[in-house]
Amino acid sequence: MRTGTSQRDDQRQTAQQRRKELLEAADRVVLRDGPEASMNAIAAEAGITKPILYRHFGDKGGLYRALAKRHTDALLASLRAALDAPADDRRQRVEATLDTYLAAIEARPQVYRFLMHPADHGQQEPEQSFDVGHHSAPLLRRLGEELATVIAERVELGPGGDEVARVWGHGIVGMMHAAGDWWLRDRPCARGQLVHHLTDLLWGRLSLADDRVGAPGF
Amino acid sequence: MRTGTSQRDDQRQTAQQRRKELLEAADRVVLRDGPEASMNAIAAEAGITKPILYRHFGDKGGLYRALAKRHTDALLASLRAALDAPADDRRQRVEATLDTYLAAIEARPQVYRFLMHPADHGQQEPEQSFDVGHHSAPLLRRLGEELATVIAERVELGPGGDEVARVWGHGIVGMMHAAGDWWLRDRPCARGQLVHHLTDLLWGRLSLADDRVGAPGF
DNA sequence: ACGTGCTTGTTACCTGCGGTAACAGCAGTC
DNA sequence: GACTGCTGTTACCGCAGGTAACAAGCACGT
Repeated sequence: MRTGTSQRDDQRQTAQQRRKELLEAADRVVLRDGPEASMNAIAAEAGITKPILYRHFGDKGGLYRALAKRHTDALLASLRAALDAPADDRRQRVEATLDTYLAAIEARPQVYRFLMHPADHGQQEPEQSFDVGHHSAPLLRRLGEELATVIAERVELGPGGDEVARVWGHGIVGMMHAAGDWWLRDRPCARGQLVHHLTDLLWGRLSLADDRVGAPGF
Repeated sequence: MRTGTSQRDDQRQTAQQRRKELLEAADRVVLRDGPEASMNAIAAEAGITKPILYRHFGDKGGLYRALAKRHTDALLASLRAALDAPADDRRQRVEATLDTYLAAIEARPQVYRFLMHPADHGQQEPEQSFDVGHHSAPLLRRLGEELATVIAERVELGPGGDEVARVWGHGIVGMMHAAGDWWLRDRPCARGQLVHHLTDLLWGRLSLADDRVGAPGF
């Protein structure tokens, strides 16, 4: 015999557990087959059939969003740690954060690919039926907003600083992302080199360099 | 009656023309319905049926790549023009280029969305079946490479400058893209403001700002 | 003991997509 | 007139996402 609500609690608990198991199975499949993995394949990996997946996650977008959230949270946590770690100066802090991101995508490129691939994942809000934008991976937006608040909190930017911080947050994240994506594919140099060059860019080295002789001005 | 090769020439000409018409129809549909437009819908818009599309473009990826190429070329040309326009100094040149890009995505957000949406478009090379990366829109890579060569050609970066230029090219393009994407959606400020803030970032203002009082260091 | 309610699981189906035969008509060429 | 090469069609395949409709197990109230 059991106390009043214990059955529902138990059910809810096992439901949560089931959900976790399903997510892990989905994870395995997605990491093996890429983001185009079919619901059938995922269900088979979990040892069940499609409708159960749909009962738990609504639709494919729901599943993928749940999946993405876990990885996003993990990545975000490690980035925050890098951002909060003791550092001698700002440049060192920025380098550490960039390096943490790049190390993460280097270590688990398939996770990275899944997170960045905006292919559907559903998630469109019903507002403005045709929309615009909606392209950027949710991860990128989240990272941008996150960095924006950190900058706004910690850096003195004068009046209108919040707006500047938001622009910079999204801009820096985009820089990191695009450079990382390109680097991951072409591997033109060591990670440390990439970090160094990017930080140089943020530190204004472009504005300090001379024009090349014989070239049209830049 | 016609001269020797005139028939083939004629056919080729009308085929090219047909292709152009089909592309224009596809353009209309994609801009109306978004990148998920079905081949049936496109065929219907063109007043024909599916197999003809497939004869002309092979598969959906082929059609989309042909479509993307036109818009990409156009955007690239206008960016090159901005980059080559007379300017007083480097900062002005960078601002003009950023502004040109942002004006373009502001003016035709649906085109922009289509170009950036990496959702398939086919185009995967047969190499490395599961790959990695492959996410970034072709447009972004192309812009990054393009900017890289311009920087390498025109800016004196010392030994290893080519590597630096490539990193910067992709980094700057990524910054522009992410900030533009966010701005296009949220419209937090005027275009000129965004350009100004981004250029400040590239000019190293982040490295010059003070820590905020009472905040952990940054 | 018996039905009730809830969850888990199934099979079997619908719709719509990308993609592909297979065939019909209609130039111009030999 | 037969042949070729194009444009166009209808009708289909396979597979994806998604959804009934129904069966079984388990804890409850009576």
